[in-house]
Amino acid sequence: MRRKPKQIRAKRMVDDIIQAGLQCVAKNGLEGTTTRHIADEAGVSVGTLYQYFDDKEAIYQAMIEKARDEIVQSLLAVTPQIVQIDFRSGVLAILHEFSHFLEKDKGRYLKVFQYVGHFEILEHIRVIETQLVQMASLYIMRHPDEIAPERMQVMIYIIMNSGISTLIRYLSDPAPQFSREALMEGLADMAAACIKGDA
Amino acid sequence: MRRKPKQIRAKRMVDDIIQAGLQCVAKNGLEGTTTRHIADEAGVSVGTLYQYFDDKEAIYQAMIEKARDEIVQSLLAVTPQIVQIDFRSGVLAILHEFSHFLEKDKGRYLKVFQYVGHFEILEHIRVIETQLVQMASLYIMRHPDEIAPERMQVMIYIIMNSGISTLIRYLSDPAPQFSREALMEGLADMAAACIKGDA
Amino acid sequence: MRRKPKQIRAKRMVDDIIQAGLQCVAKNGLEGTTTRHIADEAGVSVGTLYQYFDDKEAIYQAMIEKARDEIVQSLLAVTPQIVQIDFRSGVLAILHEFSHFLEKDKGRYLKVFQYVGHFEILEHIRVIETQLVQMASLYIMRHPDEIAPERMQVMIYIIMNSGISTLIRYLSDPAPQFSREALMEGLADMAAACIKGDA
Amino acid sequence: MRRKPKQIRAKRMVDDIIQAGLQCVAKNGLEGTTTRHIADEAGVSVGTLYQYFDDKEAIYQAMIEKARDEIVQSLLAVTPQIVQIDFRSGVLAILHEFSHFLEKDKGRYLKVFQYVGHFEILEHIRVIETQLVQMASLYIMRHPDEIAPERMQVMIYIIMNSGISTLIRYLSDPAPQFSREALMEGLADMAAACIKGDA
DNA sequence: TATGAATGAGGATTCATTCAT
DNA sequence: TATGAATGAATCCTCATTCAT
Repeated sequence: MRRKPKQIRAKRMVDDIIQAGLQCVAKNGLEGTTTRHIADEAGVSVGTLYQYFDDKEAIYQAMIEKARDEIVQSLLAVTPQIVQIDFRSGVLAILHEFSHFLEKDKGRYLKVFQYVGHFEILEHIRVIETQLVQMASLYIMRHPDEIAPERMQVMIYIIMNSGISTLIRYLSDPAPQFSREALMEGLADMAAACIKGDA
Repeated sequence: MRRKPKQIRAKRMVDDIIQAGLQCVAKNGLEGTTTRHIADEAGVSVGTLYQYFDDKEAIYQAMIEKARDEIVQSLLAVTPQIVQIDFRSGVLAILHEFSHFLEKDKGRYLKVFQYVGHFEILEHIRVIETQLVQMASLYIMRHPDEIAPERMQVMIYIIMNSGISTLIRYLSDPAPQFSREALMEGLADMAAACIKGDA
Repeated sequence: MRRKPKQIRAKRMVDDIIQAGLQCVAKNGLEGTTTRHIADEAGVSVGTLYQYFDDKEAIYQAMIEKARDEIVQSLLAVTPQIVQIDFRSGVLAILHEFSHFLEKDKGRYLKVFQYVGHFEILEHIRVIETQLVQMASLYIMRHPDEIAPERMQVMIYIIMNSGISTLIRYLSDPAPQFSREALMEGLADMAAACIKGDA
Repeated sequence: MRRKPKQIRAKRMVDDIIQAGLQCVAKNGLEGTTTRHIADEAGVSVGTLYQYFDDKEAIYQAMIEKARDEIVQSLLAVTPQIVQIDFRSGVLAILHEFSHFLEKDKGRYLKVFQYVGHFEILEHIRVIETQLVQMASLYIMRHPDEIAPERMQVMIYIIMNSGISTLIRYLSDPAPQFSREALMEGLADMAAACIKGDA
């Protein structure tokens, strides 16, 4: 209880820097983001950045780890409800959750997800994937008749990637042609149709 | 008739530079690509780059325009067959075509598609989208009973984005969990299920 | 009598810092030495450094003053013997003393002497010079016939600088071509020959 | 003969940068020398520095190699005379040559030699040493009676290091106590006495 | 008195772009 | 038209120094 204050301050500092980084990337893109920008945004000096992170890349790493963890958290939050309801409703719930995550803090996270190439997001997504597969498994155990096990892996992969990518693409679109609700319903339909899968 | 040779040479030059740019990005990523690299790869001097392009960004623009045009071309090539066959087979044909495009020249184009954030690929994708919608329209006109028109727009959007993203994600994966054929079949199933759409 | 303890502690602190500084320079060179390093090595915080020294340069100053004082001390220790024996033996004794000084504490002082350029060592050497001249004077007064007074100043200068530099150069050499003893004997011969000096 | 101009310009550029580097170190010391300074002094931009040198350290390397080569050149120039005359006169000639080298261009080279620690001058001095030993050998072969071969190596080592160091030390001294001529004569005496060496 | 987090000026280096040849 | 040397703004990062605790 003695030296907690420092640790708390440090943790807050780290978080402030991460938030500033997300903010900068959201505002100026990845190329437009400099250490100076991040420092200014975080309200600290450049030097301070380097007291908490080895280099700029480390800040970026922390940023996507933060994003990944938050997604996992918010997905965990909806798990209980999901296993109770039908698959389509479950997917819809997840999509809402994910959509909410991408748009919070003025779309701070959305932009990061567009830099799939730089951030090696794919590796991090695998964590989310695992999480989703577990959720799906829970559901499928309760409804064993709805999908053949051998197709499950591929279809989960498709549903997940499709859901994530399409949502990101839609939210990044400055002038979408239809409502978000329509898209989500469509995606849920897609998912449901996939596991019915009599094709 | 006099200055044709020059124009042809110029066109070849422009194309060489674009190819060199794609090559560099594929090899070193976007951040690892400098004008020097591109010039070397193209076998010309940096100065020459600026004789044909306003700046580096213009080369990048040309790169994705090139990519986009090639996709459209290859899609056009399969159109005739597609309208003859059933929807699922059509989608499968398109997926094969697209997959082939992404992997040709040692995955030269694949990497570019991973930098969705930098290149504003979305705008360019709209061109492909239009193309796909036209193809779909042709098909649907022949099978008017299979999908409600009002859902068509959304479902096409979903199928297209899902197909593209999932394929790119799969091809970028160094250690995928299942065969490419399985994925493509799955995506075709998904597409087919989507337009059956009794969900 | 009250504040003696503090003064003693302070003196010890100052000395610890100086030793840490010498250690760091010996280990990482001058450029590789930061205030942080010195503080760590001394087991204190950077702040403490500045409680005892105005700035980094002041620590360096103290370091060579310390070195200088230690040399002078060790030379004083051999003075009594020197004036008793012949010049060559005296020089040899001094060389041994100096060599011992340069190598103690794992060559801590040796490295410092290699940075003649940065530390303005020459000014500090003058103190040693004076000391040596006094020692020489004592000797010469006892053996007035061995050297012409007018040449003495120059020859002492030469002997001293030559002895110091050559010794440092030799000790810094990772793969010397002959034994240290041979060098010292040679230097002693050189000194002896110098003051015989019938050239 | 076609593309010589460029190579000549490049060679001149490299040399200009080296000279600028020497100038800067002479003026501001090693720590006071920045790439900006060197570029300004050379009348070019920082970028140009990096077109000819990998990094700052490479410029420093080139500087001492340049210095070393020039010394060797100037020593070669006096070799013929030296072997004709007596040893003491030979040493004196070398000292004059070396002294002239150190002072030319306003002592540009002198300062560099003071940073023995940073520049690993010792390795480079070995080249000069070899040169001197060869000169000495030539002399000794003509006067085989003057020194015992087994002592020669050590004495040459001593004479050379002593000569160089003492000269540098003297020239660096802002207020020397005696004339340069006196020092040189003294050093020559020292050398001569050394090889007589009946000690 | 001791701490070490915070500062920010300053340094090395890169690279898109220009322009004289 | 092609070249590639030269430019210098801009970037990342370091580290001596300060100061609130």
